Parts: sequence; structure tokens; C-alpha cells
Amino acid sequence: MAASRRDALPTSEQFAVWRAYIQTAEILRARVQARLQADSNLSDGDYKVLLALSEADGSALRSSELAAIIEWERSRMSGHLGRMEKRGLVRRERHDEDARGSRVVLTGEGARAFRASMIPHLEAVKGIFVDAFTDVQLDEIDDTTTALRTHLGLPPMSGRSRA
Amino acid sequence: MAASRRDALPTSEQFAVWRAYIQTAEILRARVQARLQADSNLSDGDYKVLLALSEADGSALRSSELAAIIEWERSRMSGHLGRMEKRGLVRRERHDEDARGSRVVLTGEGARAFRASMIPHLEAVKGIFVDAFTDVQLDEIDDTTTALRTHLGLPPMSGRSRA
DNA sequence: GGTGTGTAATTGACATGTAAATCATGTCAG
DNA sequence: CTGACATGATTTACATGTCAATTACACACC
Repeated sequence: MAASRRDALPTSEQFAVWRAYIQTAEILRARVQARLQADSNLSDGDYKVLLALSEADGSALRSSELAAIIEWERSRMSGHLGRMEKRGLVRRERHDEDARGSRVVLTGEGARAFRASMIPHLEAVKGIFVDAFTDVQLDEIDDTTTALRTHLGLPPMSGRSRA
Repeated sequence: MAASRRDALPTSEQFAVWRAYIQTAEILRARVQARLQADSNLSDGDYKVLLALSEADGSALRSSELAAIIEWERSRMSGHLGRMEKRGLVRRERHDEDARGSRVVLTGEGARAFRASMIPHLEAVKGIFVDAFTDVQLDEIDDTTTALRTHLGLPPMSGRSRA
């Protein structure tokens, strides 16, 4: 008995799809994160920060630029950078031109940690996520993710568009 | 340029599918959670606990049973129950037969909060998630989620199996 | 030069998550 | 009985996330 598209409430089947989807995605995230942590002693957040800094001109960015790239709150970035600085992955320097902002600089140790983490991280994504599916299923995921992003008003980021 | 199934690393297209999938799922979770919080002042965790207790015999469960149902660490459950107890949503009683365990009991206030939250929450899931897709796409999500759960060694929880 | 306003970033207070250690109780071999 | 071990749950320590308040500086206008 298919429910009308206009019903305000989901059918129990639809709700079950939601529950399975969201719970599975959570577990997936946790597994990949755990591998990154075990292989490279980096959290997901660490990885994003290191990635952004690696790609930045001079391996340095202002904290707010970093926050904008990663789409984090500034306060979240602030706390995270504090922890990363304590571990020697980044360094914060006073910004000469505008002393309100600080320059976040990738340290040699940070760059080394990031380089060492990349291959294992990609392998983990392959083994944990990609290998679960057939090529057709991966395309379906691409489609449904795109549909969802459109519905949510998010910019597209399809994998197929770059093929 | 399809990559062999056996390559250790994902293609850039495959990796893009991963990034889109995981990022979109996060945003989705955050949106539904925000609605639940705004409508009912409950977190996702609160809702899960209340749901499990509501369905339980006598509106009570042992803490470890609750943890097993929701698939949480026991320590996580412990901390969460502490916060929920402070807000009057649940109560912990000494278990008579086995004094190691405690009985987690749904309070009247907890039951009321849960009942009040259900309809808005279902509406949110419908509007934010279900309505993004065609029926065919929802079936595809069900399929790919099932494939992923199998790959991850998780028990199945398909929406179609209950249709 | 001061003073108000905006902006960059940090701080503080809390909720949430994970892992390891601890505590209390139960169970069972001897 | 009793001592070793198993089990249920909490505690502790810390990482992570959000929000509101605060600090430090820049800049424009008088």
C-alpha cells in the first residue's frame, strides 16, 4: 500500500529506511574514523585541517579562512587548533598586517603526519565503503545523494560529474 | 576508466561518492536533530532511549539491554541516562533479582515528552528525508544500505522486509 | 587624538562521545 | 565457605561539538 506523496507522515517502511540509513551512516563514519585514528593517530577533524593547510599557499592560513573552507564554527576551529598545536601539528603565529588574526602554519611534523595518513585513509575508504557495492550501486548512491542534496538546498558534489 | 575491484585505492570518482555520502548524511542528521530539539527539546539520543523504553515491557529495561538495543557503549548509556535522569525523563531503580544492574524506568514526564515528540519528528523525517526521493530511489537506498550493512557485518534492518 | 562600531579569535559553560579503570555484585570451583 | 573470575554499571579523563560572552585589535568619524 504505497502512501501518497503528500502525506505528512512517512509509512513505517519509509521510516525504517530512514532509520537504517542514518544509523548505518553513523557506524560507517565511526569505522573510518577509527581506522584513521589507529593508522595515523589523527581524528577526522585533524585530517581536514591538515588537508586544507597542505593545499594552502605557504602551508598557512588565517584561522577564519580555515574555518570557512572546512565549514566549521570559528570557536570550534579555535578549540581544535589549540589541541593540534599542543601535539605539534600546527603553530599559530601573530599576523603582522592584522594583529587581530593569527596565521595558522603547518609544521614539519604536521606535514609528515598528513602525508603518512593519506594512503591508509584512502585504503580504508576503499575497503570499508567502496568495496561494499557494485558499480551500479555506487552510481545509485551518487544519484540518491545528489537528489538529497538538491532537496536540502546543498550545492552538488557528485562523483560522476568529474568522471 | 573503471578501476578494478581489486585495487587497494579508490578512484577519485569513488572517493568523491564517499565524501558526498558521508557529508550529506552528517548534514541530514544535524537537520533532523535540530528539528527534534526545537520541537520537543529532545536530542537524538534522548529520543532513542525514550523510544526503546516506550516499547519495552513495563516501560522499563536494564541499562545494558537498552545499550544493546540502541547499539551504544555502556558507558555512553550511563552518562546519557544520568543527564536524562536529571531532567526527569527517566528514573533508575535498584534491580531486585540482580543488584548489579539497575532498572531504567520511563517516568510519566518522559512518556509525555516522547508522545509529544513523535508526530513532529515523523513529519520532519518525511519532509527532510523521504520527500527527497522517488519510490524507486527509496528502494535503491534500502538496497545499498542493506549491502553496506552486510559488508560491515551488521544485522539487517531493511525497510522492505517489513512491507 | 578619542570614541563608537565591527571583526578576529578565544574563552567558558555545557552536552555529547570514547576508552580505560574502578566498583559492586554474582557465580562457581574446590 | 571462600577466593578467583565474570558481569553490570559507573567513574574518570579526555576529545569533540555548540552557543553565548568576552577580549583584542582595526578603522572610521568627530
